Amino acid sequence: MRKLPPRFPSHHPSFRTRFINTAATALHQNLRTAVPSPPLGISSKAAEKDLIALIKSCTKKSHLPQIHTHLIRTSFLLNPTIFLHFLSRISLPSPLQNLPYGLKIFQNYAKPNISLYGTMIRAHSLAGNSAALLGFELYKEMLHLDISSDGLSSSFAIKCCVKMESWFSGLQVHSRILRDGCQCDSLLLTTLMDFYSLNGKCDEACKVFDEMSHRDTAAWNVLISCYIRNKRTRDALSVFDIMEKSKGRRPDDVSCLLVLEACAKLNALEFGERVRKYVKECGFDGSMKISNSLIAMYSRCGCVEKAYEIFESMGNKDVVTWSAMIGGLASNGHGEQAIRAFREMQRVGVAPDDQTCTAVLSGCSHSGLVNEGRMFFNVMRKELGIVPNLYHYGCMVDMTGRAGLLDEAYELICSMEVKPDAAMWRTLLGACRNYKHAALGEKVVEHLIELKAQEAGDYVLLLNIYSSISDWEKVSEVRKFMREKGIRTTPASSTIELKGKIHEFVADDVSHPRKKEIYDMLDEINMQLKIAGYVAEITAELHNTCAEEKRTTLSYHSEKLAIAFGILATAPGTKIRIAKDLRICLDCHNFAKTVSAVYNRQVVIRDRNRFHHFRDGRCSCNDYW
DNA sequence: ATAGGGTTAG
Repeated sequence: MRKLPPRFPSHHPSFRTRFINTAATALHQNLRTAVPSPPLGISSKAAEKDLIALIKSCTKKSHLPQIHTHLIRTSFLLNPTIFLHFLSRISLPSPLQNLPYGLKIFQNYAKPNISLYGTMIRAHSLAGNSAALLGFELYKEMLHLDISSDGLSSSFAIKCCVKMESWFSGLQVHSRILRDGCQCDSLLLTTLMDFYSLNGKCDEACKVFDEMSHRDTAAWNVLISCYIRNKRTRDALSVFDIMEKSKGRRPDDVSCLLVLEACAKLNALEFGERVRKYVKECGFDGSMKISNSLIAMYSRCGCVEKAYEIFESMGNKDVVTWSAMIGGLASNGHGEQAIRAFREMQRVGVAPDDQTCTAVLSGCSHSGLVNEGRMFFNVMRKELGIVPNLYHYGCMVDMTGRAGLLDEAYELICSMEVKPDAAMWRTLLGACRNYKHAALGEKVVEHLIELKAQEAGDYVLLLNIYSSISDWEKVSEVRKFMREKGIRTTPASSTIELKGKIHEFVADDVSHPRKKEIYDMLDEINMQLKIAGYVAEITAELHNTCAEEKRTTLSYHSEKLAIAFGILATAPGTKIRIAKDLRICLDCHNFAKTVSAVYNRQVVIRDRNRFHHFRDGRCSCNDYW
């Protein structure tokens, strides 16, 4: 008996495939013919599936109206699932996105449900600031229609509030969440934590975290990122500690990324190495993001060699990898090597971006390569087509300012097409101090006042200028002004890591448990340094007081306390690594130089983002700043 | 099996 060819029932997959193929071909050929109807006899569930596949396979904007017509003709547009898919396709970010179109058909839809609202709110939260405003309106409209919010729609609404930068709207959403009873949704609460964190409300974010009944890894990660963002970096490390020790929630790759950033900020090399070990144990070490942040961590802890090891071991290197490496070389004082690395990057065909350029320019400024920097600045604009931003200009101002070309720096700021910010003026003010240029310094402070951005530190720099040229009248004038306005200086702080623990000092600090020993050690060091011929650099201090008094005030700068503690706790021949949030002063620079010789320690001080490597009485950079 | 989803490198 002859075998009959098999007959496919109409719901058989091959029918569906054929339908989708015909439809897709019709679309691809951009024919005026309408999309064919699904074959008769296909169950509606199967037809639904086909249509979803069709919508998903569509890649051309011009095909959307055809699908739309088809959906109307076959009445499938009334099917909520189909409608949602179609709406998502045209509203959410993709090459097909057409948000106004999406909004229009959404508004024409008879009975939008919570999912449809959620999708629209999400689409608006992703589309930009003015769209976010509309998204929040949709959320309110939804509540007005007595559709009570669910976890997802509320979290999208919070995203809108973040984009809108509307703190008050976010609070409204939070109170609504409490009313509608979504307090158990950990995703929603994580979004809420991030909202508080982004608004600088660390305590509120922690409160949400504490009250969560179920905390998953993402929630813990947001807590870490919250601590980092809100200057509680050391607490971020503690969170990692807790996570690592707990049996349930182990840190994932994102936790590691965040904590490595914290280590970089804190100069916490030992902790960073611990994270590296953990990363390896978990098998995250193949991740490009992880390797990139390890490069940054090592660089920011002053260990370019180790950063380079990681860099070398990587099979694939992207822009971020190269920029991190170039930036690391730059901040550690290897300007020429940074430029060489940049050329190598171009040679192997990785396209540089704006942050790569920032790294190269900062290398030029840190290593005093003024001509190279100027040349590169032009190349960047003309050949790479990168429009200079505030950071690029900042490097140029810093570079010319360090070289003493103060007027050129001032001219540059005035000629920028972007509005200078306070940091830019502050860079120039620092240069004015270094070159004792009082007239320009005054001008710069006026610009800062105009921006309403003047800080205590700015007046201190101005004071430094006046005292360096012995204009004591002006010094007391500024001091009086500061006293009357109640402008108080925030003390600088220095951190030092010992056995994986971070110790923090501020000037005249008495809070450390070993303060007696530290101050004794400082006295001893001062004695030793006197014998070695060290004389305190007194012009750096501002008071017009007798020389003896000046010397005592200078003695307890935070970095000196940290150095004293470092010598106390380490053996000769070791490396002491200190990070400081403000610029190191000339006196402390000399102090570190002499200490490195007398006490046989390598001292590495990072002030803001630049390194000073002290060894055998010398510093890697010729001038102190 | 049930749409839309939180944290993330220079």
